[in-house]
Amino acid sequence: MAAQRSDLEGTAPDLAPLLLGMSLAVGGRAARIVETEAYTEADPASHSHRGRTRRNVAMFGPPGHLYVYFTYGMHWCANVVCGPEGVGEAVLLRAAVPMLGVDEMRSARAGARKAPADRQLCRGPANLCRALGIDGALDGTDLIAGTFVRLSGDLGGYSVYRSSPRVGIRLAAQTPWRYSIPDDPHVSAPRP
DNA sequence: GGAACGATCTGC
DNA sequence: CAGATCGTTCCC
Repeated sequence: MAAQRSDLEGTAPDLAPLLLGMSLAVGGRAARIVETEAYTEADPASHSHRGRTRRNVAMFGPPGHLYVYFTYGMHWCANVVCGPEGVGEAVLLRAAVPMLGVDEMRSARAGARKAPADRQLCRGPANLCRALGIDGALDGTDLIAGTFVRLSGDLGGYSVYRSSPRVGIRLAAQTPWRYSIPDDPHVSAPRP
């Protein structure tokens, strides 16, 4: 049975591995999630660690919504908000397998000099957003009741996953809250 | 008002 | 391993 909003009310470290195997649809494009990272309020690396700001409001909103943020002056990254309303927890979507609308994804990623292979279309959080067409306009979008953007499939579809240290952070760098499907070629670098 | 830096990616 | 590139945050 499909995931309900209440399924996403748990903590990010619990839910991050359960999102593996679910699929995210944006318009006519869809991809199956193979890599995630958890962020909580108590976590110094989390955007929610210093409380609610204009940027992270979606993180503190009800679960089952998107939290999209802009970073490094050029990249968008997308999270699935979890935890109960009022608690700033989310799961960063780091990599996925292109499933539907692959031609659109190739076009969206066409900026690169060398056309990316299909397995790298959604490889890395910023590439994933670029391929699926996710940007700030989708911040706060409902992933459960929504139509244009939707999270589907069952939670916990993968019982075998790997946990490893998260990517690109300084604080709490050793906390093993990155989750990935072992040896899947669509998982981003550095390989866990 | 200003400076520092970032949950990244690419190419050299 | 440096550069791109700009919003967010924090400090003065």
